[in-house]
Order: sequence, then C-alpha cells, then structure tokens
Amino acid sequence: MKSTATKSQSSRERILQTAVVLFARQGFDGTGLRELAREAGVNLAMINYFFGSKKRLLTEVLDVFFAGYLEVMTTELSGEDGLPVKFERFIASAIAFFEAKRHFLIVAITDLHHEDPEIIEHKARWGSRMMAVMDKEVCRPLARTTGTQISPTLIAPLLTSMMASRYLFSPVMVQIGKDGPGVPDLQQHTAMITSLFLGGIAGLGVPDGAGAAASESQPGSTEE
Amino acid sequence: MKSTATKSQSSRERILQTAVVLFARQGFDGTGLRELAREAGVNLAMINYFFGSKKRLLTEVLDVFFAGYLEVMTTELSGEDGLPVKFERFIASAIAFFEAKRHFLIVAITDLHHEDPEIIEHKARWGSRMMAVMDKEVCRPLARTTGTQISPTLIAPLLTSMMASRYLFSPVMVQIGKDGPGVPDLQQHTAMITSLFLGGIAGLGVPDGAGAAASESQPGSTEE
DNA sequence: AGATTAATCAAACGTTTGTTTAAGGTGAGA
DNA sequence: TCTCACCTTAAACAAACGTTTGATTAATCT
Repeated sequence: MKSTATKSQSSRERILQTAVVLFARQGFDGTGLRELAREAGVNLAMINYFFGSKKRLLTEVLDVFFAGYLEVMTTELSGEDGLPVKFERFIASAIAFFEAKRHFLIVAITDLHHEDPEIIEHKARWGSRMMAVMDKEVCRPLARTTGTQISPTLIAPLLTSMMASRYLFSPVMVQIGKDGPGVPDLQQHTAMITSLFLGGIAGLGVPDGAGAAASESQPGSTEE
Repeated sequence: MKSTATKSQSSRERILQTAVVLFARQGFDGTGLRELAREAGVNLAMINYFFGSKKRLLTEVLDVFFAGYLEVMTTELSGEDGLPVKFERFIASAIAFFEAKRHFLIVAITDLHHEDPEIIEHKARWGSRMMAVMDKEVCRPLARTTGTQISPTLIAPLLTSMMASRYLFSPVMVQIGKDGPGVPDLQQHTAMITSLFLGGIAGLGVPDGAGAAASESQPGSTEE
C-alpha cells in the first residue's frame, strides 16, 4: 500500500515524502528503514545512499518545516501595521501553512524531545532565528507602546502551540469524534484562535467576572 | 548513573518512575528495556514480570497523567462561579499539576501520535471523559449566556496546548537560552496564559487595531 | 568505442530489540 | 522444617534494527 508519494517522483523525493508521513504517524524511532523503503517503493540501500543516515533524513524533514515557518513569521509580522493586524495575518497564514505541511509539523513538535545533541542543536538554530523575529516585531513594539515586557521565548511557543493543537491532538480527537461532537473544521479553528488571541474569552462575549483581576497582574515583572 | 528513583522504593515503583523520565527524554520507542532496567537498578525480566509488556507500562504512565488531569478539570471547572473565575482557577491548578508531573505530560502529548489502536483507544477513553466535563461546565454555559457555540473538541486541546507549551518546547528553549533571553519562570507563564485567555492581547494594553474585526466573525458558525 | 558516473539491487554485516524460560532466593505461616 | 507465594536472576530466543558491501544496470561524457 503506497502512501501519497507517486511513482513519477524521483526516488529521493519519494523517500522524503513517505518518511514524513510515517514519522508523523509512528514516530521517528518507531519507523524502520525497511518499512519506509517498502512504502516508498525503493530499495533499502537507497535511503542511506541519498541521505547518508536515518538521522540526516530527519534533519531534512525538520528543515522543510522550520524554513517555511520562519518565512511565514518573517513575512507576516514585519511591516508598519499595528500588532492586532499583524497577528491576524500571521495566524491565518501560519495555520494555512500548518495545514499544508501537517505531517512536517507533527514530526517537528513531537520529536522535540529527542535528546540527541545534534538534533537539539539543529532545532535550536532555527529557533533562535524565530526568537529574533518575534523579539524585533512583537516584543519590542509591545514594550514600547504598552510597557508590557514579554519574552519571545514565552510568546512564541505559546502561539505556536495554540495553532498546532488541532494537529497534535487529531489522532485522539478523531477517535473521540466517532460518536461524539465532530472535529471542528479549519475555519472554526482559525477564527477561534484569532479571536481568543486578540480579545480572550472576553471577546467571545463573556463578561468580566470578579476574577478578571488576573489582567492586572502584569506578566513579565515577576520576582523569583 | 541512577535517575531520580531511590533504592528505598519497591522495584515496581522504581521502574515506573524511571520509565516516565526516559520516555519523556527519548520517546517510547527510543527507550530500550535494558537501558530502563539498568537505570532503575532492576533485572531486565522484572519489567515484564510486573507490567506484562512494554506497551502496558506505557498505558500505566498515561493513566497517571490523565487521571490527575481529569480530576483537576472536574474540580476547578465545576461550581456556580462565572467562567472567568473558573478559568483562572483551572489554569493555575492545571499548570501546577503539569509542573509536578511534567514528564508524564510530555509522554502523554508527544506519544499522542502513536497509531497503535490499543493506545489510541486508551487515550480516547480518557479524552471522552474530559470532553464531557468541558462541554457541561464550559461550552453549555457559554452558549446559554452569550450564544457563542464552541465545540469542546476545539477549546480543550487549545487550552491544554497553551499550558503545555512551556514543557513541550523546553528542550529546545533551554538550548536557545544558553546565550539569549532566559527561559521565563513559572509565574510568568501562568500569569501570561491566564491574562491572554481571559482578555487576549487587548488585556495586555494593546489597543484594538483596524483588524480587530476578527472578534466579530463569530466562531462556531462557519459555513463550508 | 570506451571510460566514467549515478542509480539500483540482493545479500549480508554485527547489534539490539521485546519477550520468555527455567532455576533460584526469600521470608512468613503451617 | 516444610510450603507456598512472591521476587529476582542469568541466559536464551527469534525478530528487527541501521548500515555496508559488491555487483549490475543505464545514462553521460570523451
């Protein structure tokens, strides 16, 4: 049973396309090279012939995702518009990118814990560049106009996690949805995150309760 | 080099405690039973003696996390208080629980993609119970008071992902933080999420831009 | 045409995998 | 002392792992 990769592609491309699907479904360590070769319709030795090692195949998968995500980030967050406009653009584009590269996203996030120094450092290099963009385009303007100090290492993972939640949980949610509420569609997901991120649940029409004092406890100025 | 498990615990407990740390660090498939036995200071055969199989060991780890998280959810979200108060309580308790059981959290989320039907169904059983609580205590009151229809399969993963982001990204963020902005502490993380979830970035002092029209595009009523 | 290169293949390399077996040890109750 | 249930052990099992080898094909260049 072949996966999405068609026979017309080159062997190298076929391996990469099949790999990301299997890695997303079974994990990196849970996917054997023989299974990958079989699904991709290539000989086992071709994988190491083209990629050198299994680990290097993983880094290529990661590069595809991080390069694309960084570009979305750079494109949508820079400019002269206000933060709400920037965020609305960014969230829409990022989720669209996640949808298109959903398997790459899952591999990138669920293999985040891989303690292999080579892999960790590889991801950290991409991460640093994203933090720089976030800091320049979001955190500094925010501090300048409102005085609120937020670290990019706080806001970036937070926003990314929100947008990725749909894909991280989908295997389980699909199973739940068998005889429960269906999985919400993409537009709902995008609208919900945009609305929530810009206005919180207050933006959904929830009146401020007595506990809304949380908005006064300024983040970014906590002593420890 | 022994891990956190001390020699005074029973072998069974020592295996479980060591397993969750290794699973979180290297993944389920990336952790061998011999390595686990060595780190826990027990004989290899003891693992299958106590747990029957490696897979059953994983389900026990998952049960610890899901049972605790479901309890937090049930406790903090029920009652007569308004939604903002409930959410503030829930976020504080949930993050405290995540911090205490951080390794269990990482295993539960990063192994979400395991396609093994037995594992998927196991997680779906817990998930269904959480969706029920979310629906009863959050989605229904929200629909009653504001008319906004949100599916629990949308809000639950979203909120969980926000709170878990700190732990999901920490391996990479620690590496980045080596010579960049440090990793924000726990209070900042909690305050940020509470503030953001209740009031969005508008609650941080950001004035509504021209693009804040997103708050008007009601989620939950999208046509496809 | 002959030489060179990239691509593909079957087969085997030595390890490591999860699991099982059979034999022993240990301490409490009879 | 014997027993019985529980715990622990070393050794072995087949299967799967990532990687390498040497030969063969097909296309490109001289």
